[in-house]
Amino acid sequence: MSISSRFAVGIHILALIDLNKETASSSEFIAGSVNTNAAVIRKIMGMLKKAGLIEVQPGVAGAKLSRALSEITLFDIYKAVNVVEENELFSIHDKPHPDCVVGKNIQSTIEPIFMAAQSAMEKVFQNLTLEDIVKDIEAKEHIQ
Amino acid sequence: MSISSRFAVGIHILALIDLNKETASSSEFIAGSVNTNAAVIRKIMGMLKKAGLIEVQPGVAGAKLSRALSEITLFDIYKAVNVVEENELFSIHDKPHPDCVVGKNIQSTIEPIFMAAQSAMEKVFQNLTLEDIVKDIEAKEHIQ
DNA sequence: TAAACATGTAATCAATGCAGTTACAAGAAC
DNA sequence: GTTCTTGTAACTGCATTGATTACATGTTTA
Repeated sequence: MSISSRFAVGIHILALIDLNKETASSSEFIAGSVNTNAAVIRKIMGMLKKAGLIEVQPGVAGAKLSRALSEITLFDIYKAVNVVEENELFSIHDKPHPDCVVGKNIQSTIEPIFMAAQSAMEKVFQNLTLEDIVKDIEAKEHIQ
Repeated sequence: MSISSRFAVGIHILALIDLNKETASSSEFIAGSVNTNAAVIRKIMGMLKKAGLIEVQPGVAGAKLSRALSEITLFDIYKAVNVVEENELFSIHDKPHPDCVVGKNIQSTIEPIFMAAQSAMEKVFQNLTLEDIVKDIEAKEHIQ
């Protein structure tokens, strides 16, 4: 099991749009940087657009961020690309036997724990923004 | 995407073995409580055995916990049933274009963040033991 | 206005993982 | 030695992922 790379690609796309501000970032251009097919990029950009993170127009090349770098959290991107459903990171077997002490109670015992674990993971993304990503990339670039 | 229910079932199995101490918990019996096939239970129990959490003997019904309830963390179970590989909860697209500022640096920028998110999630399980689970189930039982 | 280029989206495909099921070898106990 | 158990392997249907092709629709520009 692994969470879809749509999340990583989404971050890549947004960082690239910002760092390539001077020219239009077409889906073809972005696909070259990500190393995948342009249709894959367009699909993910459609999700980012739907979430209000970027502005794109049919027929016109490129996209621009809807908000400042510091106003786009990694959690925003995570939700946009729909890689994990709300409180469904962990699956729980259903219909355990109701006449068994464990079967009767296991779901309500485990659910809040799984929710807490998922929340702890998501909080990491809430505390980071695209600005952190872009600055890190720029810092690495200046060293070389 | 969802993490395999093997984890939830693993917790169920271990709690049941403890709460059903007086009689032998055969794979058939456990399967009834979990509501699945006995072969599925045996497969998961094989993983728990391999991880040193339970003792089972081929041919003899039932299993017993290898350690005290308080000495078995949910993280131990999580690792035992192998639902998420080490530092691979999130997948990252590979071979981004090396001639691009973003492509060149995105992996090393994102990787530590994904690792931190996974660690935050796993820490929740490190801080909980089977004892917490069993006590919660018992508490619910006493209310009813 | 027509050709060239862009996005949006649907359909298809191979690969993978999950969970259920059946089957059976090997061990244990009565 | 019959019966019950665990341990495994093989196969199934199903869902998701990511790549790919194709094409309708919109925009630009020559």
